[in-house]
Amino acid sequence: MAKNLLIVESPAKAKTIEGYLGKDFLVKSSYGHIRDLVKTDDAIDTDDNFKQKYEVPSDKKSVVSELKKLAKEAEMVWLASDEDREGEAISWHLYETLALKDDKTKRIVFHEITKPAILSAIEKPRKIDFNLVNAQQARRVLDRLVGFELSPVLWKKVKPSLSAGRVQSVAVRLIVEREREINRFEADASYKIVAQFTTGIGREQFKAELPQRFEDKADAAQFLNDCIRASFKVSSLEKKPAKRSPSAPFTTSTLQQEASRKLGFSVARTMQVAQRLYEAGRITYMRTDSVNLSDTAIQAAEQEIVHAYGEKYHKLRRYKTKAAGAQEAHEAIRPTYFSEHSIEGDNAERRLYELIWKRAIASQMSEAEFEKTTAKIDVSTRTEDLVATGEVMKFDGFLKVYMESNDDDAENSTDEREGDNALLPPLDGGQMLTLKTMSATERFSRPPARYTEASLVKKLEELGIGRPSTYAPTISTIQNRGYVLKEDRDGRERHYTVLTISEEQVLEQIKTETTGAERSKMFPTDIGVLVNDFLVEHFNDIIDYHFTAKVEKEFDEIAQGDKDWTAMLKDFYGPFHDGIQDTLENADRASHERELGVDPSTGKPVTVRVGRFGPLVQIGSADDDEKPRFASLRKGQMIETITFEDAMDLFKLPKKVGEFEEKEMTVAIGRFGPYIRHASAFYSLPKGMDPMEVSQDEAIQIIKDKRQKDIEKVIRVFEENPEAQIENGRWGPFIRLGKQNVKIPKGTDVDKISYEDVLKWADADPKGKAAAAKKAGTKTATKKTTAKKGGAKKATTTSKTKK
DNA sequence: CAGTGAGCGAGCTTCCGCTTGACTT
Repeated sequence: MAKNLLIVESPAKAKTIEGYLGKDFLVKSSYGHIRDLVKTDDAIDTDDNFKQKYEVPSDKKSVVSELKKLAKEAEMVWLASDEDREGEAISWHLYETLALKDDKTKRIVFHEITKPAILSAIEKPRKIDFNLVNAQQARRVLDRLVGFELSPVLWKKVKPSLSAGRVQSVAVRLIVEREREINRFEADASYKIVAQFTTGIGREQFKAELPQRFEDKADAAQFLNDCIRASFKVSSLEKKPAKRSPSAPFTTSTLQQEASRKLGFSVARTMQVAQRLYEAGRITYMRTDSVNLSDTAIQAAEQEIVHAYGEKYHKLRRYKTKAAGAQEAHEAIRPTYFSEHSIEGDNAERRLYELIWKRAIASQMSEAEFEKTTAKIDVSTRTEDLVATGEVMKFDGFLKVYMESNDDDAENSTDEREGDNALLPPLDGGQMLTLKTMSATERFSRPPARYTEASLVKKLEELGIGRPSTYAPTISTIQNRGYVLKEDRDGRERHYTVLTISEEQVLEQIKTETTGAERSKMFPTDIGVLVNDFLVEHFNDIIDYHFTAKVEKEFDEIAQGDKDWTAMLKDFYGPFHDGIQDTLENADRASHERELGVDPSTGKPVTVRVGRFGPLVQIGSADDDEKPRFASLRKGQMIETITFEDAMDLFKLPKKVGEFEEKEMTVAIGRFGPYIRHASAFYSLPKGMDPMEVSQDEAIQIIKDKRQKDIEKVIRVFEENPEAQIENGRWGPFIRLGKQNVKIPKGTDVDKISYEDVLKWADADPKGKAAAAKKAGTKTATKKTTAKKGGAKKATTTSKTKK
């Protein structure tokens, strides 16, 4: 039996550490927290110094009983949970729950998983730091009080099952307020002058711009006009060296941002893949707010850089965390072995690993060096100068492995910043230039960008709200509650004017561009807006961006032993609870009902509001003799912004457009856009076609086209069963077997598939069978899971919606 | 990919932060 039991939080960590320590140590994991507040309302006694009731949740019972047994047998128990507030509390909960003895327990900490770090930690054991534990309790209790008093107010004043909390409500607020900024935004137009020059006949062209813009078209036209007969001369030439430095290695938040931009991963996906890499021993811990690398890591990186790229590419760097409230219990995210430039694994794992490797290696590399050339070009007929810039890389440095991307890159890439890296031909001061082309293009200022999941995480981190372990779950929560949606939206067309010089004349053209198109952006829903406005009105101090920063400061004081945690909570809870009572008693039910106007055909009021099933438009009122008419709002429409015309349009569909094969055709708009319904089939309208304007002939053509395409998709029909056929799908060939779709195993020769193969594969795919059963309408028995929450309730609601 | 939108009323919902599986889909 091992003399020593050492407990850490993560099982993967336990395995690594066990390798560093000898036979005398048994290393086990607590799997995070082992106790939590009971889920009922009596978890905290606010009348008795916020005394808490804890319990071991059912999924932790087996861990706890095993640790208890091992602790009893060991001569010494080493509590090695993380060195931060939560980690200290885990140690304390372990101490209490496992009924450890003071003289048989030691608390140790390390913030990197290396052999020397752990051996030196064992040399310097300490006691549990109760100030830190108290700070954690204050945090835990405050979050419970806020969440469990605020949420019921919403149940009563808005809608059941809603939630509010210190973190999620601010996340929603950020999105709601950003949406309003975008709605309020009015674009300013101005004209940007761009010219192409050469140094002589047959020479390469280069670009120059006018630094200032013209607000009026007439001024821009005048400039072009003045340039028709002007001469152009290089009036000054300046060469300046420039440097660019690498970024710090990844934290959770920067990894999520970069994986979102470069790999298109959601934050949840990034964390799932990173977890697999961590468990495979490929990377260090992925939930961290630290940019710090251990000394051993810094040395290993140096060795690899010198070996792979040479001495001059290496530069030792140490990074400082600037995120508010960082606790730095771990290292930055880095590869465990820098010598592994890439790894085996699935596509996502390989790509994420490569990103982490490059970023960590680059962080220990030298600057990239450039020479930046700026040439001013004198226009003989004007006082303004045109400017041409060029950049030449002199030394690639860290750019050899890694180039960080930027949030703006995804936006209108044709717009700005083009030409920044362009090369200029050799120029001399005073040199005359030949103008090839010149244009003045109308450009518009841009509204603030909508948040992506990753940019929202970035913002939350800047505000010190949430922790690396909660960013991804928070993003999921606000979507699951229906407060926000991650969506694509089509843009709208916009005209802009381009003036060019053509045959010694200024020529004006009107061009069209798409603006405002969004991919995977966070949009608030009407419920999100309603809840947010309610909370802002009644609990502004809790929903304030700086509330977390304020209480964090107090938690720090508690951790330092400078403040009593119950006193802090008392100061907070008194006014907060009064506000809850007052709101419950006096506040009106939240509503955003808005009257848009009067229906011209009936003279009845047209209103929008949030109904039982979401936002809707209503014509007439409930206490009318005649029943009101209802219509749901569509994707992209919100109560706050919908116009009277758009609202009335909702009542024009579905619309009959005629007959085909003796069956009616109806045009409507569904979840996936406008469609024609004919018999029991659906046919999507081609993009850009106005559903209001579809004629009978057009509709028939769409149906015929779709049928033709369906026929073309079929590769082969099986003689044994005409219901079985091989088709070309979006992701390659697959087999359709009646209602079931059957996957073709990788590496199969499609021409050689027999009907027996089809039956065999279909049988081996329980997932496909279940889907087919669902399609056929046969109810799959709803399994009663042993878990108490959610499951059963959800099952009843889904069976209800399924006719 | 449709139609729903009221009310009857008991019992339920909910927080944040630390960790992974064991489950379906």
